[in-house]
Amino acid sequence: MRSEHSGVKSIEKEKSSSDNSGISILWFRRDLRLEDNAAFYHALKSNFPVLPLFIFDKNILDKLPETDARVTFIYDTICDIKEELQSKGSDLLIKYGKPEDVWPEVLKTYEVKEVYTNHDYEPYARERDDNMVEFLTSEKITFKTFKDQVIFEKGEISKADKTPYTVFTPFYKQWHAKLNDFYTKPYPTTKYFKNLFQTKNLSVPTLKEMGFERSKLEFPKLNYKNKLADYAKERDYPALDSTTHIGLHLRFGTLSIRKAAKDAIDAKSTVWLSELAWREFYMMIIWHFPYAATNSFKKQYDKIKWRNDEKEFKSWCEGDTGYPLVDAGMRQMNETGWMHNRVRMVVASFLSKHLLIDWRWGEAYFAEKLLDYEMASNVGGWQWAAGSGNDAAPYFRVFNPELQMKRFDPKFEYIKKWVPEFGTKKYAQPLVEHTFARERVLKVFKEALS
DNA sequence: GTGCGATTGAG
DNA sequence: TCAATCGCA
Repeated sequence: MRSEHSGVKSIEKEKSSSDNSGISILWFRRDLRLEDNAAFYHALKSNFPVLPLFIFDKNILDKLPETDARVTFIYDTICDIKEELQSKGSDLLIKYGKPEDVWPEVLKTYEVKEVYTNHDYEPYARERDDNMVEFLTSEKITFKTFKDQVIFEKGEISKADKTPYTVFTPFYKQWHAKLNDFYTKPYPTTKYFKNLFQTKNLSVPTLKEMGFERSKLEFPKLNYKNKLADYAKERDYPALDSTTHIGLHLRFGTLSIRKAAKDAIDAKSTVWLSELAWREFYMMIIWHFPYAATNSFKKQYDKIKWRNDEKEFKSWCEGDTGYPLVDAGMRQMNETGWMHNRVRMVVASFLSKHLLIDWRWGEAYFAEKLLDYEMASNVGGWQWAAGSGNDAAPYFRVFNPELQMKRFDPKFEYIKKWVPEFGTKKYAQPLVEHTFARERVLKVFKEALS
């Protein structure tokens, strides 16, 4: 009893001996940049010096294989940020653990008055942040959150009756009409760096200590501007390297969406701009309809009787289906962590319709393999392909993988790059015959939807 | 109510 | 041409 009492006292003493005036914490999550960062800007303008924090979240990391390349990307990005902060006399506080365990620890060490962070619209993130509000409020700490990863969020674009759009085109019309210079203006964070908390020598856990290996995969560089002029004309041809590869950078915030949107407008690349809007459309959808992360957006599609043949799924994963465009795409993703978007549609359609395998299986495989994996867009894209999503292709429109190949890779350049045995006797026989598969899926879907 | 138009098609 | 649906204003 006595020792317990003195223990409490010593913690209080430690607390009051630290900085009396208190600090603000900027909590980085999927906004890993110092420039043009909404929450960081507001934190720097607060009444307290700002200490930035990043948590390697065990709730997320524990589910990933030790070879996960994205952890390497995050790690290197975090170290760059730390170095830059150190050059300003400050530092980055890096923690490894579950946020619910890390935060009480942080509060013991620092006199935290306010916490700043940016909105995150995924189901897990919302639950995490709801718990944070409760915990920080009980500690009399202010939790301030901001829109940062999209131009328009939540209910900002909505129908006249305030309900959310569920179809892209009318959503985009309003999104585009509302977009002006104000919304693409960067947050001038660098002007306020003098308000950073002065500290040094904060430790960094190693990748190994967190159970990860350094990945050898190459991460796409941010040099998309020269692609914008021809994007609309060339984006559908996977043999051309004409897409911008910004997915990874938007996912982790190493590229600001305001900058991307401004560059799209300046380059008059409305097609590319509308792709940015698709990303926001799906983030808006996941916010209003979180069930769609794991269930059909259109509920009657939950009745579909998937075949879910594990052997066929394995063939699809390995790029061994006997359909060249499908196999090329899967092998490209397996080897590089990236797949061309046109091909993503083809492989998704093939899995859900030709093989009648639950789109969630495919979505989970993408989640494991794609460096640029982003839940809202992927779930949206997969449900689009399966026909269960917003604005989806009618179920009776079944992509013909052979025709898609002839149309978008007529010289077999992309195919030959990823499937070198294409055209030889070694190449696999088609896993399923197209016409047969088409009739089968039409029948199964019709039964479920009638 | 009522008209309009609909990402990325195929047989 | 399918084949007639559905979100939206």
